[in-house]
Amino acid sequence: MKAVYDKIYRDIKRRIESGEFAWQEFLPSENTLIAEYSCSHNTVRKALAILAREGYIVPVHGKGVRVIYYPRSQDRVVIDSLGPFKNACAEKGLKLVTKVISFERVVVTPELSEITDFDEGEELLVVERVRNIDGRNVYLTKNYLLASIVGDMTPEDAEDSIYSYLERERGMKVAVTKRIFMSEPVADHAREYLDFEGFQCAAMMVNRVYNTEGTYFEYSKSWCSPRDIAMSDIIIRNGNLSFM
Amino acid sequence: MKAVYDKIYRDIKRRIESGEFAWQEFLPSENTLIAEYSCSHNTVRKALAILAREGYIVPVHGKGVRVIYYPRSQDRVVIDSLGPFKNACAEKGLKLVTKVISFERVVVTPELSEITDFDEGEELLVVERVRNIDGRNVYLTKNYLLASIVGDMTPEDAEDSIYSYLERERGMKVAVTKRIFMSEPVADHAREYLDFEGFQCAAMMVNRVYNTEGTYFEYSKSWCSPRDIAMSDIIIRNGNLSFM
DNA sequence: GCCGATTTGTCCGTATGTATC
DNA sequence: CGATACATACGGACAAATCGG
Repeated sequence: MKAVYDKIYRDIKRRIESGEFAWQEFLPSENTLIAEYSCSHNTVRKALAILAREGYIVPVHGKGVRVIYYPRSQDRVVIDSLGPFKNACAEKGLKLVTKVISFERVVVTPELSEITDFDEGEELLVVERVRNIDGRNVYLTKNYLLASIVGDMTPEDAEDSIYSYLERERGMKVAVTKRIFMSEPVADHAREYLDFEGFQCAAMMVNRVYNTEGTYFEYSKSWCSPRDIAMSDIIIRNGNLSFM
Repeated sequence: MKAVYDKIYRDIKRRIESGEFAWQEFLPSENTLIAEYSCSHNTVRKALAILAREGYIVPVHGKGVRVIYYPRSQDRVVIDSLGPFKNACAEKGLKLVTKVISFERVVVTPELSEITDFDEGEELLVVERVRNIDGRNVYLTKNYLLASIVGDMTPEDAEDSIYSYLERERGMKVAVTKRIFMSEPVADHAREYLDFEGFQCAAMMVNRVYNTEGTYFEYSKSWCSPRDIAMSDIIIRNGNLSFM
């Protein structure tokens, strides 16, 4: 993006991550930032709003803006709010291999509609994949995608990355993902494909995904083997949205 | 709050939840809302920004603002981004009993500092509690709180609610919580207090909490028995922050 | 394919309110 | 009490995407 606020946002983010503005310290005041970046009050605040939303800063009325970014390295692959699974693995230097185990078109039945929220009669593409990290099968996903959105995607496309196919070939981007995460006894079907080492339970995640048109286009269900994968997020209390 | 944008935000939220603006439909245009609420462009947009952040709407450039709120009832207690655990149970009509099983002050050792990020030598209050829902122990939590923040909190205060004590007696509010959620083999310590019914794994959650001063004041670790508890969140892609 | 109307997106300048020190 | 710093709100201008004629 070439927006002014976006440049400022990324620059301040860089300065925080570099340690120039350290954990629990205060940022320069808004007026200082306005002078530094030669822009208006509102534009600085818009940049700060994004940083606040990402858990980098907390504004303190009458005092200043405090840094709460803390550099941390995880021992698991963390599925966070930012990049795709592929990147999370790459960052940790792990070798990721994705294998498609089923790939078929179905029409939504009343039962399937109940689960996925898609309308009865709509055509879906259902893709099941196993993720192998450094030789172990740790992540099983089943995606239900609107056929009208995915077009003529092939299993090879899915093996690489569904989202990058959709963005590259269909000009579609993800806007919002609603996730639910829980621990659950593992179904036999999942056990068949994953390396569970005797565990009974896995983390299960349900995603409902909307694109930038606001169209609900994907329901997915994933199982993660214990110990390997985590999910992170950041909660901002309602009272703390003042920047926006 | 008595802010104009906050009233508008709550009113539109109510109208969405009531079904007046339904899932996948478009809101009235910004200009219409400006007329309806007799306020400025920016004030309407600020209200919409909050709704976007909460996963209620997606703005579509040149077209309108689409509703993605979907009413849903869960079969588990869902720990979401909004209220405390207590409320989540109350909403489902479940009887919640909290029992304090340990309550002691400790000084941060190098090892504890490594885990919690608190400075060595700082004094903490460590509280362990078990949550019983409808007769079953399903949720075990261990909170590490800055002693300087909690003051002279008693086990009775903790049995009710730590956060409402902190707000009521110490005038402190939570601003940001950073969570990590994973599935893990259950430690014997946790098994001792929870009703696991033979399961080996539980969902484990780590929270790091900052107050409205931006002060890091709490590290906590929780174990949830499978089947009973889930965690939800909403991811907004960076490209979709235009409202802010 | 172009034009104009509609709708969202970006940015500015200013004024005022409120909390902190 | 005054200076500083964040918070709210307004009004205006222009850019960019969409849609219908």
